Amino acid sequence: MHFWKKYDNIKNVNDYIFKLGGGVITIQDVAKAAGVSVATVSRVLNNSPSVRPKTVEKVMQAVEELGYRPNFLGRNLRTNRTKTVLVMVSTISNTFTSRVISSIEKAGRDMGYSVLICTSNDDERLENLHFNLLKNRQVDGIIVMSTVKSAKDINALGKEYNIVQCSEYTPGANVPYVTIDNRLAAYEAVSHLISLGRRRIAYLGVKNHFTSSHLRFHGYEQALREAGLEMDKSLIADGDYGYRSALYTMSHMLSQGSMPDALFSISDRMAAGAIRAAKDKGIKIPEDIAVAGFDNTDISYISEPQITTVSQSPSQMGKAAMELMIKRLSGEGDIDNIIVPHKLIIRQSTIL
Amino acid sequence: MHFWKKYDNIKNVNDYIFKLGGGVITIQDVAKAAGVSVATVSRVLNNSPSVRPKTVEKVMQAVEELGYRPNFLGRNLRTNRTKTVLVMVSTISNTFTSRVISSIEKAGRDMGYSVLICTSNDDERLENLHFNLLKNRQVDGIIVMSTVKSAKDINALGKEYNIVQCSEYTPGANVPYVTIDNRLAAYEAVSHLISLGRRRIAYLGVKNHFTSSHLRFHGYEQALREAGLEMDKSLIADGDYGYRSALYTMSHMLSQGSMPDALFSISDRMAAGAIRAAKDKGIKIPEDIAVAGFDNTDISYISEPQITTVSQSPSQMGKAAMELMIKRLSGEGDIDNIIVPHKLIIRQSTIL
DNA sequence: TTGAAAGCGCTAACAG
DNA sequence: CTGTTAGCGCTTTCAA
Repeated sequence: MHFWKKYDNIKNVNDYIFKLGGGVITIQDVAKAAGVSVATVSRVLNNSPSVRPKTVEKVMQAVEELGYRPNFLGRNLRTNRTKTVLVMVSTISNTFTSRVISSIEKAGRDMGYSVLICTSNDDERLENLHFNLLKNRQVDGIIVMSTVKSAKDINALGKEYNIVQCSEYTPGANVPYVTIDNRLAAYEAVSHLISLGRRRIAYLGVKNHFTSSHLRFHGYEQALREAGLEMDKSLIADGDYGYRSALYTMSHMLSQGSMPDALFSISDRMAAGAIRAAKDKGIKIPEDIAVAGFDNTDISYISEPQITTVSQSPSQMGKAAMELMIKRLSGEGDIDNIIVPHKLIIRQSTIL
Repeated sequence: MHFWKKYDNIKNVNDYIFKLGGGVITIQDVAKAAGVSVATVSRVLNNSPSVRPKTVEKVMQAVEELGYRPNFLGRNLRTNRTKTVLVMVSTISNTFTSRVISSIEKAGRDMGYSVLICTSNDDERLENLHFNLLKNRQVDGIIVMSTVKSAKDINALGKEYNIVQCSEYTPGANVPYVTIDNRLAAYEAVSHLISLGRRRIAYLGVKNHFTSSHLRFHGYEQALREAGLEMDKSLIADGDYGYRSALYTMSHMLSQGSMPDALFSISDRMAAGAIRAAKDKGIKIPEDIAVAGFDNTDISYISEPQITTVSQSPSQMGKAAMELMIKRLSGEGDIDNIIVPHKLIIRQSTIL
């Protein structure tokens, strides 16, 4: 067994299998079995049109018989492509994000792409680590769903690599994105509250750098302004998108004596928390306070009362993002941003 | 510019950059700049101990100056490893699953692994597609969170490839898994209901092939049996884990006149749906029906009343799964299954 | 402690 | 339509 000598620092069983060549069929083997050259086998495998049908058949038969599986590692090195796209998110653990990812994955699959997933927790160190995957050529592109990077940094990266922004985006960056019109959506939701005769409309946002946060606040402002309503700072509060944060924040606001007659929250979960806080104080929804949320996630129809909310389609968004990415990867130069439609869904938290 | 001739079938800008060698630094370049051989550079990059500190310094300086990034494609081909693990799930869009994935990703990152994600919708065709990534060497291993494959098939795959099961598992398959004790957890939840003096305990499950479904039902059965309670088939119903299915199923059960005094649901979402159905009929929770759920997801404390539930830790589970996988990948032979602890969390849906 | 050289499996340019 | 051949960038053996 001296022919193993070269490989005696073997670390595990799989190495054995591999090194001995026992179970691994290469394109060479197929070529030999089919009586053609490796080039021809490669052509067949890649659906090159210039192969005689008869030859195709011969090759495919050899492939079948040997149980040949192309080794993508060789292919990747040779083509300098991995057919893999990274999705970078702040956190995967919320319904909307995970649905978008799911849709990205499905769209990718249809085009032969795999999806790598990385969470950044909005930590720049982690983000950089993830961008390295691009620099190391482990992925062909990145779909960014949130980043702490500046427009300048994003731009620089976008020049050299394939980047697409999804849902969140950095304004001013010359990198294509897909999003809803957050400003308009918020404007419509708040206008709906105003149309019900509400005048003291509270805003429950999140203090972060996300574009959606800013735009939704702008929409809120705009709706108030156009209705000739004064903005009352004591009615503006922040949470962290979550139920508990709103429960706390809202209890606080209500016990301060600054009583709103409506609330717009930039997440359903916060809307649910706020409703709970109000109910605990004997405040009636929607009679005393009309509440609107954002995202149309499960919680918006599970909550009591069901919550009026802005619906954005995660599946549409994910699909669009992947399609944008594939356009970029195939070298299309001028790529337009995509604005996905949204819809205000009216439920009992604003109208009985 | 005739030296481009060879590459005139260029498809996009990135190809230009690459082919012209403009922006891509290789290990060769570093070697030249540092005045050493590629082998030495490689050693430095891989922290080989047998390099003079002085040489290390020289090389690292060249790396810095040139902004060199190792190309993982070359490395992957050479080492026949990708440092990537696939997580295969039925669907990513539920809180528990996405939290497990998040934890897998984090644990992987700490060990230098990336995580690829694929959804199967319990469709065998898709599953096979995903397993191909393993056969094509695009990933080093698969963490399976649900599969329709038989123990025999799983076994066969597990012999040749690195597979770990997480949360769900195929009993009888000789492939390591991490899970909670689903039978015991269900047993404890139902016993809790019984200890409250409840006698007509309904069961809300899901008709599928998942091990957890079977085991939880066994736990329910066992608790009834040990308490000397007869099982009433009219109190056993199925949903699809979701809120709406339970809303429907439970309304049906209640209007059939087969009134339970307690309910054990194998998901929080179904528990919430059932509670809603009961409340709509004027039935009081927990006075008339005590309800227990499973998973300790957000909905269990957002629902009114808050739901007694079995808590299993997605982070612990994901971490354990990744650790199991890394053990396998590093060739450890005898790998034990891991049973992660669970806990019954008692809330107002069973005790006021 | 280092360098030379082989070659992982594949694609694609070029020649026939 | 098919074969020959040259690498893609890297790790690792072997020799020095």
